[in-house]
Amino acid sequence: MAMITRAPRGTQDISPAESYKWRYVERVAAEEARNFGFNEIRTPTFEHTELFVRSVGDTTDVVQKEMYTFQDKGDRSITLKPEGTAGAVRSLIEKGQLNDALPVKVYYITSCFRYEKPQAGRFREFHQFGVEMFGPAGPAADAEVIGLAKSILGRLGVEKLSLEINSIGCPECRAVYHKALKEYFYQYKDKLCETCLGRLEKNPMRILDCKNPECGEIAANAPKMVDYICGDCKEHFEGVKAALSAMGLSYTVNPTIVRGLDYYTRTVFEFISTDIGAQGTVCGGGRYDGLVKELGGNSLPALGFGMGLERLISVMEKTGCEFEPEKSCGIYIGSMGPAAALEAVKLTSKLRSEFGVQAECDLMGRSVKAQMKYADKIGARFSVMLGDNELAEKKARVKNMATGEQQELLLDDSFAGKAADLINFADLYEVCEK
RNA sequence: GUGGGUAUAGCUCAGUUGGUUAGAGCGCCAGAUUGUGGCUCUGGAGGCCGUCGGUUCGACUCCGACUACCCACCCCA
Repeated sequence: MAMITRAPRGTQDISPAESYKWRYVERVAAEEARNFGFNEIRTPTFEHTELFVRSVGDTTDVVQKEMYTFQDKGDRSITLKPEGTAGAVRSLIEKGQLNDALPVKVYYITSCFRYEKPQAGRFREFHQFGVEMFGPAGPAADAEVIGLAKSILGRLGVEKLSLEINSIGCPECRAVYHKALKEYFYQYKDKLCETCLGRLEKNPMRILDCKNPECGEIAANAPKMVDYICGDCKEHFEGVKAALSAMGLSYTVNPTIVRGLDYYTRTVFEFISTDIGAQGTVCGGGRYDGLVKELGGNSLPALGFGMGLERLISVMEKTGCEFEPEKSCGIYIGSMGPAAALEAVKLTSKLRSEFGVQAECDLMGRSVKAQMKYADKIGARFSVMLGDNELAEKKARVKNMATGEQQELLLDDSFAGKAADLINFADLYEVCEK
């Protein structure tokens, strides 16, 4: 197929038939975030490249090989956002909004871009729902943020995800731990696999998670973070666990949970699914107490998470979660002949603008039969057919498509209002039936 | 970046050991007498058989390269 009719590698179209699922998920997530006191923030799709280098980290895979970076016509280095946190933090610092009453709480829904090789659950453009909270240093906030994620998942009917948490300590104790890990693994560098040799310098904690059996054996006796974590970090982590338990959230401590973005400190967590392939992390986040200062703001503790919407929807589809359907067409106003067609246009317009009813009329010049088929296909709940007879007698029969019942209405100025009443009544009836 | 699999209609897929005008189901369009949907029946539109090259009298079918998609590693949401 020609290039121009093919979406770029790693991108996806959300078809008209599927988009309601996205609206539903986005609506629920946003509503729940607002229940927790978060407000929406919208930031640019692209930022100065330096922002991501500084926040995500210049040695991370995301920055080193996955960013969509280009020079703009003003010779600025620009990057399409690979994640949502940096832009939000930048904006809040820039506008001085972190001087407001704490905690500052924001959420966003945004596209993210990473130049990766696509596979199940991994795209070059993907969508994240995310939240960020600024101010609280204590563990109750960690539990609150995790609780929000859980709450959103719960409302969507996603129950099977496992919550895995870990503490990667503060920069001080993590440095000590990294050193110990490196020293340990260095003894076995002849036996480690090639990828782990690379990880040895860059991110030794990743070796703990290697799927190669030999590396796994070596990793089994490696130093543990819990033995190196400093007193404050340990106390914080215990506090998080206690708060989660108090909230009734079950979790498992997984020492191999390591966020790949440099800004994380202390608590990190993931909600993981086993239903959607190898890329099972539906939601990932944690604390990033040093980031605000790193980006030029005052020292301010913060935390948040990102939820991958493609993965979330995929889990929902695979596990049979329901997506709330949206109302279909209220009434289809069919017609035959030019005079009736004009009347249909007039009524359709009136129903929409004065009564807020979803109404459609014929635009294809179809036969009566074909118009009825179309009305059925689009799920119209009522239909009415206008012709010379109706115009002459000033009467028209409105048909309930589900029951086949017809009701005759005067075809005068009162028609639109009466038709709207019928539709609204039918809606009410449906709600009561449920 | 490294592997493995796949590529035929809008969708899901058939296509005999290479042999004439490439098929089915679903979907779409139009009909089944006068102005009414769902069921049924009939007809129709729609394919450079992913692209390029090779073998052959002849290629959707065999071979090669490329591309795309899928899956996994890596990494992450």
